[in-house]
Amino acid sequence: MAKGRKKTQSPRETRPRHPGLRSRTAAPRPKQKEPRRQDCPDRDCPDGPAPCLPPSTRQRLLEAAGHVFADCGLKDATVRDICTRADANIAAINYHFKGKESLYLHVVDYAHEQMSHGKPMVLDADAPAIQRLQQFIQAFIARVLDPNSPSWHARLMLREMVEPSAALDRLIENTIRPTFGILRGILLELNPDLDADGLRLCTISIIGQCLMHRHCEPVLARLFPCCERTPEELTRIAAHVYCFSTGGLAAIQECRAGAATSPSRRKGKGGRTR
Amino acid sequence: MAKGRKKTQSPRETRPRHPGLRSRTAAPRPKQKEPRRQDCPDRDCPDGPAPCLPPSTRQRLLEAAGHVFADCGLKDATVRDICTRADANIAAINYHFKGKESLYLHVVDYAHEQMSHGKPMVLDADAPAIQRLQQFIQAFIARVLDPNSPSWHARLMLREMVEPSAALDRLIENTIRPTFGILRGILLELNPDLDADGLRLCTISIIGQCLMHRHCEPVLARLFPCCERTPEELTRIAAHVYCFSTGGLAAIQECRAGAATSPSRRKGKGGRTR
DNA sequence: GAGTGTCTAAAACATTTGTTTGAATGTTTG
DNA sequence: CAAACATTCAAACAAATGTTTTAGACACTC
Repeated sequence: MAKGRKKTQSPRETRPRHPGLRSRTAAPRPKQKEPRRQDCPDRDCPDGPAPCLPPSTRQRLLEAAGHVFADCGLKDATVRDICTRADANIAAINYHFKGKESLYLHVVDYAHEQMSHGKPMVLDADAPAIQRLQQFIQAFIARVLDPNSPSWHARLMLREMVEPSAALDRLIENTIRPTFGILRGILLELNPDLDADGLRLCTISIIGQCLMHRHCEPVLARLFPCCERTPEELTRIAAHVYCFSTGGLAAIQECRAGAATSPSRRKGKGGRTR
Repeated sequence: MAKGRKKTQSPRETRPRHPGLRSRTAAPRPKQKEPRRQDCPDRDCPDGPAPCLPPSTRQRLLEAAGHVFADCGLKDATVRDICTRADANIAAINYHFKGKESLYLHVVDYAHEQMSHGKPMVLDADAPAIQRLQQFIQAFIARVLDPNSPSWHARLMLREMVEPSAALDRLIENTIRPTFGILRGILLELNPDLDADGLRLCTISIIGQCLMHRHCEPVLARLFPCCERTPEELTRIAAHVYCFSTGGLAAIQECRAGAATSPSRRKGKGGRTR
């Protein structure tokens, strides 16, 4: 079935690529002990932001691999599937990259590079904190639940968060830690007297609300089958998370303040919900 | 190399391996044209809560498979690994169950059965809603972040939530939907005028805060390396989620109430955070 | 004690999958 | 043009893995 990608080979393979005679000449290439592939053609653009001239095949491999890795994960993705989608030969991955694992790392970098060209998390750095919080939540929801399907970047990242691989560390430093840092700065400005624990837990509470919609999408789709992932729904989610979070932050602030004087006050606070 | 598990060798003699009479009573089946293995021995206890007398090997397979599936997922788990941990032969899985996939389904049921013997989500059904919310969050955090390592049940469930398989549907009906239902009931009692959307989003916000700590554990462990998963930490998390959520619920109630009159009121509400 | 049903051990089998290989083709360069 | 380099191709290879098979052990029944 992998024979699908026939169209590309227009030039050469119209001609019968002469069969046979494969291993028969044992010593065809005298010199060149190193397998030619040894010096990976991408050595000149390993991780730098350099332009990294994109030969068509290499680019297609990255893009196809992004989709497949995002859908299946590093382990379950098959190089055959990737190559099929990229209209490339099986050997292309081992030629352009060093192998599947290395391709994965390149895809992670590629995804980060692409995402960094997107909208920033906070549009207006000078706005008051409460407004930047709203912007952050909106941007985060949009990035994570991006309605347009080719958003494999976010899916790849989220998969990596749940099932880490060798790429997690660079992903954290590249993307996740800065994102948490932005939110942390906003929260600290909102509640200057929050201690480290409170800051951490509030950050997690806000991010967690957003990620739930992504991580548990299969479950939520079954529990609430009526709710498509429409743009309106995303707006509704963002508005809800913002509102819920501002209330939560206020409660945390009061809890913390009250905890010093009387631990029982928290119960009273909760009661105000009714 | 997979021959590693040699110790298994003397299985029968070390363990007195039970004398007998396991399903012998099953004498009911006189004939048996089918290859003996064909009719899986578990046909008499497929999914019912029946006692399902547990022959040592079968039980060990279920337990080992639970761990391995929880760690690796259905796809990446290998029957060889499971059998090694269960001190069983490779063929045992195909004998006792029909194969890997079927074993997985049995493990999911087994996990649900075990969890249902655990603490209920709400200890005191007659308590006021706000108190039941606290109980729910505590129980949920405990169940999801259970500190004692043999908590493969929760890990298996969470894995299934992120990467669904054929078992997701029964998992949803068995466990997830009832859990959401309990929380929904509590929230509805707290905010009787919440509409369906608000109810759904608040439920997701609360569950999402809790699940974040599990789903993103690898990331959080790197971002906040100081925070072990100690019992005290779990208590802290539960208290935080409860406090944050009560505040969030209150804010949502006010937002909803205000939205009908003036949409701009929300901004004012958020402002009170400072 | 032979027979039967239940269970396990070890090897074999079939399939999938990442990687390698040897050659052909295309492009550039002297 | 010829040599060198870069890229692609089809086939083969090697390892992992789910499943099946065959043989045998054990406990109980008749």
